[in-house]
Amino acid sequence: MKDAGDKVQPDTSQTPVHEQVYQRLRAQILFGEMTPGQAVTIQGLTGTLGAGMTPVREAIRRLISDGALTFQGNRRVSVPLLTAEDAGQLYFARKSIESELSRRAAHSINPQQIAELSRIDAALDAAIAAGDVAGYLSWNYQFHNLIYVEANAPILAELADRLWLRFGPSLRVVCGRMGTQNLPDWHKEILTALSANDPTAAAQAMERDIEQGIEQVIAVLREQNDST
Amino acid sequence: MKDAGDKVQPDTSQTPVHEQVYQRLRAQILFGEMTPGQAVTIQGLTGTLGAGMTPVREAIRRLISDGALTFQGNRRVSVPLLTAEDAGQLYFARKSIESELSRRAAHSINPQQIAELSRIDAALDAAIAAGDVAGYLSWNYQFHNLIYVEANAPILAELADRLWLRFGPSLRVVCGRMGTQNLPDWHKEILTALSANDPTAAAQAMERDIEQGIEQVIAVLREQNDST
DNA sequence: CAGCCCATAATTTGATCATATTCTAACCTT
DNA sequence: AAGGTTAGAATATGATCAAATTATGGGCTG
Repeated sequence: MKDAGDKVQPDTSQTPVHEQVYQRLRAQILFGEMTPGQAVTIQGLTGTLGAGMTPVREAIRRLISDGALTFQGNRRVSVPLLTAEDAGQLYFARKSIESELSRRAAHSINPQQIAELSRIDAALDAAIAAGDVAGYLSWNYQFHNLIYVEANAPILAELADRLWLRFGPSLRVVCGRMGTQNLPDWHKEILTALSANDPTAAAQAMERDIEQGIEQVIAVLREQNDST
Repeated sequence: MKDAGDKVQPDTSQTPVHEQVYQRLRAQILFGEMTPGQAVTIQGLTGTLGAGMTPVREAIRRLISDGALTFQGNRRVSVPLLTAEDAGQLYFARKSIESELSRRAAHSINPQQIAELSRIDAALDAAIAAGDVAGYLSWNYQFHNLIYVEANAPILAELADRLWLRFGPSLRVVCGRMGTQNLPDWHKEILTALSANDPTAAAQAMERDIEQGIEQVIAVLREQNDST
């Protein structure tokens, strides 16, 4: 099945085309189907997605505003290259926002939601064991995102979501270098803290999880700088 | 002088039209020229700004992504109405990000930059004394923004900028209700902390300043809820 | 007989596309 | 190697189609 060139639904469009294009590009960036530094052209996208120029332009503008793409001054658009400095700033922002979301989620979460999180985490572990990078990235995102949704703080959740768009592509690069085996996480600790409705512990475990992820990214960024 | 209907420069366009439209709408939202809840139509904007549909659409998409406008499901776009809950989330986010920016600025700031900040703060005080709401909003934004630029942390500065877009319209409403007289700030304390290169004091003063602003907004929001 | 409600028409607004124009960059010639 | 030229990609416009809100009128009920 050639899903890469799948045309956007022209008829079933309950949702407008520009929204479909946005969601698709967003997923591609988030799960590492686009590599940092890669150029993005409007006309290229209109071809591969089978959409007109206007919807593609709008989707790209939104993604630029999200920080998921960068406008290179001279009309060129590309997937941003993260520097170690950038990663440090992202670390602070993610730590602040996402630990607060975990804190809030620990208050309101119910057993059913915990069960769903556990299911996602199990799928994540399976993906790691199988060396399935795409699966790892997807389940990892879903785990975090579900917690943030359950925190009942839409503004903060949206902020966190945007930060992931900046962070995602680099995480894929990390997996490419180090494989999925060396990516331990603090999800078990997060789950137990949430089950116990312990906001402080949940926030702490989340901070650790984020710290670990960022450290991996920074390590690879340094390695790249050394080799160039 | 009818500046509301000023056409976008067609010829001097070193910067593209969609960028000009974005900047103009951004300023209008930031400085309260649009009131929360107000509807925003594409065709209305093409008329008043004298621009085509495509640039206007792109600018609106960017602003929606910024959180400065909201997409109301059924194709309609409007200036968001802040709830007290929203204001609480904004408070946390702003407190975290902007205090960190102040901390970083305290490290790198130089006397010339301090002088510039003092000049802006003096203009702000003059605006308050004159009851000039537009001037107050503008100078207040410039004061904060300059600190964030000087923190040399572009990602965090951009985050802070976006949060202001959500906060700005409501601040205007506050001024409309309470005037500019009852809006004390912590700018003097921020300035002395920055001059002393004291990151902790700068961060604390900034937190106070933000807290005070948000409290005023929340007070007005409650008042509105009571009256409806 | 008057007032209200629902269905239908008309107008306004949004979404998309095809096309013209402008700017950038690569290529070719000298 | 430098300058001009050409090709291609992005920007911007206006037209066209679709959807939604508002307005209008007829029928029904009290």
